[in-house]
Amino acid sequence: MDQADAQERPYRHGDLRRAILDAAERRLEAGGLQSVTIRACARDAGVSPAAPIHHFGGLKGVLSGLAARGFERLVAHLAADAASNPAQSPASLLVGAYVAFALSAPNLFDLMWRDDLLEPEDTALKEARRHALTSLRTLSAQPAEGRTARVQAIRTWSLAHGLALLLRHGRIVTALGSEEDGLRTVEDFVALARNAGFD
Amino acid sequence: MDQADAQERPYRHGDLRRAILDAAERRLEAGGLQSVTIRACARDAGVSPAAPIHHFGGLKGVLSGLAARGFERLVAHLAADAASNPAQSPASLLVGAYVAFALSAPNLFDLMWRDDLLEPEDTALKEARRHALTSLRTLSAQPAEGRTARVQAIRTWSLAHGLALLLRHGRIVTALGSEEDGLRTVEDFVALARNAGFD
DNA sequence: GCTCTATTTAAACACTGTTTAGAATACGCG
DNA sequence: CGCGTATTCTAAACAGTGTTTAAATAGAGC
Repeated sequence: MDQADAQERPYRHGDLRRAILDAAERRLEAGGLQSVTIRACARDAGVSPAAPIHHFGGLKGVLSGLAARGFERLVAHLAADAASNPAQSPASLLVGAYVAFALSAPNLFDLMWRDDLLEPEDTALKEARRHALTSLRTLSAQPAEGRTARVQAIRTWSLAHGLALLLRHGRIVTALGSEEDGLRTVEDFVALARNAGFD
Repeated sequence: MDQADAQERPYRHGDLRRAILDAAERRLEAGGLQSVTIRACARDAGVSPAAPIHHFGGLKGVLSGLAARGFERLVAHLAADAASNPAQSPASLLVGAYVAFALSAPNLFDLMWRDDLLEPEDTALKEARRHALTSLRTLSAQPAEGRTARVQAIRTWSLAHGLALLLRHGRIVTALGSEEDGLRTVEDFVALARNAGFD
């Protein structure tokens, strides 16, 4: 918020890269995607706009760094949630964890799929994305009901992704939710997913 | 692309509202979402930037008009596709038609869910959205396998929405697609969906 | 201590959406 | 027909954005 990091650093910052990334993430959470701009992050860190550009190549570089963080956290969240939350099937486990992650960091989750804002050749982002994909695939790997493992993975991922986005933007609760069946909050839907309600 | 509409209209345009909306849609299809700006659409129509603002209230108003068109077309597409394309179940019918629509107008489909770019109180948009929602619900209405009709509708919509977005952004074909099983192009996935491959 | 390289700044450019004041036109009404 | 009014549109400006350029500064290595 205030530029608390801009104290009396004489000229060099020390670790401007991390400082910019942190400022960007703070802004993303607090003010949404449109509030993370090169100039605002530079102000937060107490440097001129051209300084972050030198480190990241441009706004897309900063956002790609954020998105890479997001994919890394998604992997960690999937593993942790799988270990601690019971679920009735591998598919419902993945759907529940995926949706819970999306709703725990909605702006970051949005950014992760905004290809128009990301650098296609960013190596850290590509690596994190690849890692997340293999994690998703192994979590929904086994074939079921006459479907190949690949089709099953696509089906589960699509279901999780669609449910996450629709819930995150309030489509389902305001359009299809109701007091009946105890489907009032997004948490109710996450619980339903864990309960194999969508398998 | 050139401002063919900017000929010798003396002062009043006649139907600037439609002209701006058409220019915006042409730009959306050709150059993507970021190429439809107030100033560019005004240039295309041969007027000053403040003219479209007078009619639409701002960029969000223009984009909301576009998104409303999108929801209207989605409804029409669902009805037409349901009548002409065979499918094995109501759910697979909806998924196939939904995905086919998203891939036939990808930029418009993206815009329809970009809440940050749309005017929340735009009545035309709200009405078109409501209409599309009831259309979606009636197409996946019947309960199945011990799920209520509402849960079934959420499940089908989520599956369609997620599959559409993942295919539209090239995630599945580049990450999970393979030569085996004939899953090479997006059309293959649409056909698989129609074939109840994801139900 | 001197040089070299990585950082950073300041200023500018070309955009963007939007606001303001005012001009030009069409329309309704006498 | 003529006049006043309301609508439509223009021109100019403001604040903001990402990015580029040239120059200045500071630290690292010899």
